[in-house]
Amino acid sequence: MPSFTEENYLKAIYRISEAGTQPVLTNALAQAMSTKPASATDMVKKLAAKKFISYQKYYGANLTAKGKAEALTVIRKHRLWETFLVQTLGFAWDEVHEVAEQLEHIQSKRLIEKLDEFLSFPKTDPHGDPIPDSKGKLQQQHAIACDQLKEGRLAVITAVKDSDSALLKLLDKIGARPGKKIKILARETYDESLEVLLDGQKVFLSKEVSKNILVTE
Amino acid sequence: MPSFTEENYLKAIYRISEAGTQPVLTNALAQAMSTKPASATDMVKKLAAKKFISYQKYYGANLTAKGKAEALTVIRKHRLWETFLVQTLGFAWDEVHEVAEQLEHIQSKRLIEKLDEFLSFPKTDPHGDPIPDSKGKLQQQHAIACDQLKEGRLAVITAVKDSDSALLKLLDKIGARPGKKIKILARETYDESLEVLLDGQKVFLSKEVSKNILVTE
DNA sequence: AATATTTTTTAGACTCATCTAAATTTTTAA
DNA sequence: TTAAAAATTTAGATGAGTCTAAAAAATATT
Repeated sequence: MPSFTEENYLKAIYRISEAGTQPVLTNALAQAMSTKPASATDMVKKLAAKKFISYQKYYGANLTAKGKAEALTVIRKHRLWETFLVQTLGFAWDEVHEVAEQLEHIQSKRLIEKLDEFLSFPKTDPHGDPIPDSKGKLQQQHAIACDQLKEGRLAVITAVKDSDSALLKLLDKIGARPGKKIKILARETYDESLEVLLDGQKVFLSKEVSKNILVTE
Repeated sequence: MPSFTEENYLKAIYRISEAGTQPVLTNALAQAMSTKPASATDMVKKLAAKKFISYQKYYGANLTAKGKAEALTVIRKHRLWETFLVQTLGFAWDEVHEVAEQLEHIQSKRLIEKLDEFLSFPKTDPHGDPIPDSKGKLQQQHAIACDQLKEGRLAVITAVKDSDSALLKLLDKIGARPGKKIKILARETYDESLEVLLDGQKVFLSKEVSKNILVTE
């Protein structure tokens, strides 16, 4: 059983890997964990000793099957708890992240299966991110960032990339939630901002914001 | 903010104090925490430095108002989570303790207030123990152990003292849950076991069991 | 290719919670 | 009331996770 801290490192390694950066470098990991490179090196050695990752000095780290399964379990728990907080307890979607960061470390298979059942086996969390099933299978996202969308194409918002609270508040204000339809009306060449139609409303999105909205055509 | 471990010590000190043993002695505390006396001494010094307890060498420890409030917060969280696990997720009452031991340490005022609201502000947990309100006020229990009850008197089960899983399973089997009516039909002088009427059913209770059933007349 | 820069690792130290073993204080009993 | 027993504390060590500062390796630059 990995410790609280080990779980967080595994999650970070998983996320960096998924973003396409493989192997995971020490500095990137340290930054993701808001810690120093020396600490990341220490932890990476420990995770390698426990067979959660393969690791070569000066080269980087990669998750083993065991490590990936562990990371997916934590992500499953995190996303189920976020769903619970929003759907059942009425939290706003920008308030759930910190609490879920704590809840994801609770050790009880039974708890998480019961919670999953209570929530009627949700496929995605409130930000649209897919929830791994009890076997750790993750539904693949074939989504693109909104700023990649061609003008005039109708698409559906599937998820939000960054879970920064300020971004989520902004998206909430303009009504950009998973499931909503979106169409690009115009693209400003100067700052790459977008004018879009969202639920029948004209809205302006900065490049920063549109990069974080994932859509499927 | 006390650490995970400090919270557990405060809870243990609270429980021992409530049981009438004041001041709380190092050995008793060590035993309650399944640790060594030396460790208890270390922690007790730290808790005193943080003003959660008053402590005198070789004499013992007593909770300060601050420490008591902290202990009651943890107990509140523990009992609300137990209620959630049983009422909402369908856990059996002998399965909830370990999970609640973890959940009670989640730090989020908002979470616990929302949970309280979702559960419709329960007064007691599944074992009948009172849940402190958001200000830390605890409804006093004027209950007596079942083995103290006079023959022929009708009483109502209010709570179960020990939350040992085996005891809870047994009580569940015979239907001895908070709220149920109970009457002593006969007391066996040899082993102090009781023959009682529980929900219209004749049941035999050993002394060990009857000591752990709390009733009010 | 040699040097400068960046990245990564090592070495040594710190805190937290724990332990064992030894010392000290309190309590009990002869 | 003095010796024996029990309870408690201190001293010193350990492992987890972190840090700073310095050394080593990899990468970039001229």
